[in-house]
Amino acid sequence: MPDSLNARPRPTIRDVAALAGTSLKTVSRVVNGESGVSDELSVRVRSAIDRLGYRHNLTASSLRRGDGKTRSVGMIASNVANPLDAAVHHTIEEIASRRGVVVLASSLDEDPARERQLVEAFAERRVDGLIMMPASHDHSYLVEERRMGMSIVFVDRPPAFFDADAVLVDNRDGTHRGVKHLMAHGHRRIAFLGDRRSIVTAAERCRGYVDALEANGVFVEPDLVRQDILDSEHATATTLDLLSLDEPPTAIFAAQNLVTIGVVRGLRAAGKHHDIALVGFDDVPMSDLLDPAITVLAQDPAAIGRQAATTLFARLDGDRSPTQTYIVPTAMITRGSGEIRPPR
Amino acid sequence: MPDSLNARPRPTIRDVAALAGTSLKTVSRVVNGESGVSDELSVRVRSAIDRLGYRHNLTASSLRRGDGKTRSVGMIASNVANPLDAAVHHTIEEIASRRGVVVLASSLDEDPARERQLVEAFAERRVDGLIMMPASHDHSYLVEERRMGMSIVFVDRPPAFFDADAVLVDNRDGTHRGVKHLMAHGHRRIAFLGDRRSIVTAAERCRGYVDALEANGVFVEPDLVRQDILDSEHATATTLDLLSLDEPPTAIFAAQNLVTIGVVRGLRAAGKHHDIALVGFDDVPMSDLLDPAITVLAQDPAAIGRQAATTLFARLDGDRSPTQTYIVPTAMITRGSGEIRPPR
DNA sequence: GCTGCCTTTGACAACGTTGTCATCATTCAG
DNA sequence: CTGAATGATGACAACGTTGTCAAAGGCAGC
Repeated sequence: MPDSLNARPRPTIRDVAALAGTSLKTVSRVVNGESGVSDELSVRVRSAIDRLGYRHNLTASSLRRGDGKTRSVGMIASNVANPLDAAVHHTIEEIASRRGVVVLASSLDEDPARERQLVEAFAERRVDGLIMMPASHDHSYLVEERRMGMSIVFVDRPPAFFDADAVLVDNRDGTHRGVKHLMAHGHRRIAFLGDRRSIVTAAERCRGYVDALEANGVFVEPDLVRQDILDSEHATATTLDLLSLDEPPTAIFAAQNLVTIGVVRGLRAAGKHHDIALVGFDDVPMSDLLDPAITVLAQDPAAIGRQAATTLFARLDGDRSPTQTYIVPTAMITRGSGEIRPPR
Repeated sequence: MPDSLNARPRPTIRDVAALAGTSLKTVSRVVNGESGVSDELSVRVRSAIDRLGYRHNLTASSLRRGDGKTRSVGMIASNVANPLDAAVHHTIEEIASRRGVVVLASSLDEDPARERQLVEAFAERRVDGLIMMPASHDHSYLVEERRMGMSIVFVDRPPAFFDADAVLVDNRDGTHRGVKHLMAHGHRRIAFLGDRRSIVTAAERCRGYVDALEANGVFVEPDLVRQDILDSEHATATTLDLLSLDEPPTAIFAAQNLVTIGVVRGLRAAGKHHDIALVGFDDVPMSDLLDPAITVLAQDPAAIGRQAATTLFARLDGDRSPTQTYIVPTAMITRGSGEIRPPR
């Protein structure tokens, strides 16, 4: 590795002071942009900094500083490679970087044990705040963390046994609207395909489905409700199974993007994609180019990220008002698949 | 905000020592899992830690420690919301977390000035290593950083005026294979649509296109080579423009995923999607469900991330061998659009 | 010239931790 | 029974920085 031979320890404020012929404290003042240093001395210090390639050491600084702030926040995502999480992350990071705050980002991959490990790892680094898309179902362990100064905002999924700000999506109402849309196009036999029941948002979407049917006096047929679908392949298989029923559904509500993709594959395989209506929760990239294009309830990741970041930073700035839950609405985008009518 | 009234400062090793009736150093030994503490005392210390909710302070620890390691690495991505970057990030984070290392992730959004700001922000936090997908074209400023102990690995784009490990994709060769594939299906008038020329990978892909044509004795027609395409809409417009030529191309090579999507929209709009062949660089989600499904050169983000992380950690573990460049191959996935033959 | 006030500067301790070294008790070889 | 080696424990300084406070110098008003 090049340069390793000329490896040099990082210069400290002490080296800068020596070169500029002044004291530690004066250099510290210049570095922090404090007033009360004469122009002449300030220039001398700055040129010493440049000559030595000095970099302010924020770990030492935050250790000494009164407020103990590290100018870092943690983000615990369900999976940073998931398009929604990644878009939320991008927005948060942009807002944070405007304030000189860095973002530590990690994925849970739906593992509750990992959630606690990550919180601990972040706590040990003394992050100022935490943005969580949790996997566990009991967040009372966070009480201690917050008491010791960590601000916490939940995103996408609400906190349980713990009172905190939360930025959520209208899962129940959005699904209700989606299913109502299908009913408005004449459907009564509408299947529901959902993610793991243990995920709160998935359960909420299922509730929205039931709400919509019941509000319209339609009996919920257990055979048409399929939950705990783990991935796209599973959704495809489930779709084919539904189509083989004696009385197959005339429409499908897919409660998550990977499920939607799996359903599309299943309908294609059965040659039914022009016959059976489909509405999905979560937008799917390029879904406007499919035939038929897919009608979805789209989330707004930029709005979610913006709300999460501004809420967190307000807390860091000292906002002590009661915790709040923000609901970011989903938008229905009608593209064709949801407007297919049932055979008469 | 709840609990804020009972806010409590974080207990330190000193509080733990007092409660356990021992010295600072002994607590430190227990916290760090060092040997040489009697079982009895060790148990007493651990119970004091639990009782107080003590958390090891890694910022103080890394300040004092000899090696000065912070157990953190920075990732500078072109855009963390880009599917490729997000997948690379996910792999890196997974490997890092197995070593107890956290990842600070930021986006450049193709802004070279931001690149330097981020490097500075990470240097001030004393990250142990850096994984960069750069936007600038001169990385000599990193010499200083590395001399002071920061390991650096480039990903996706090579370093310039700076010698460092790099994990790259076979842009030139991959494109060559893609264009050759089109020629093997009888095409001679093949258009090229590429990203900003200032992006090294985009330039490499264009070179691969020229290589392939020249290797087969086909004249490169300037009118069919369109670069500096900024987004999907621009690609759509360019496609329509190409189709309106007196002698339009019979095949298109789209050098990037957003460009590919734009081209598909353009071909659809002109009703030519079954007549004009298309091969894209980068896989596009759901492209197997389109009609025709799209033939692409797919990158392997997990392999890229794995190589980048293992290379970086090897350096952190003291590997001093000469820097190396790793090329992660792309795989051609033939799905239909690239196998359309020209009219005779 | 003296007093009081303001501005600039620096000495020193402290943040929470760990490396170094000293101390003390215990064990074991001879 | 002595001397050396081993093991457990703790006192203290140091990591790089900033908060506190005091000193030094300049200047206006009397």
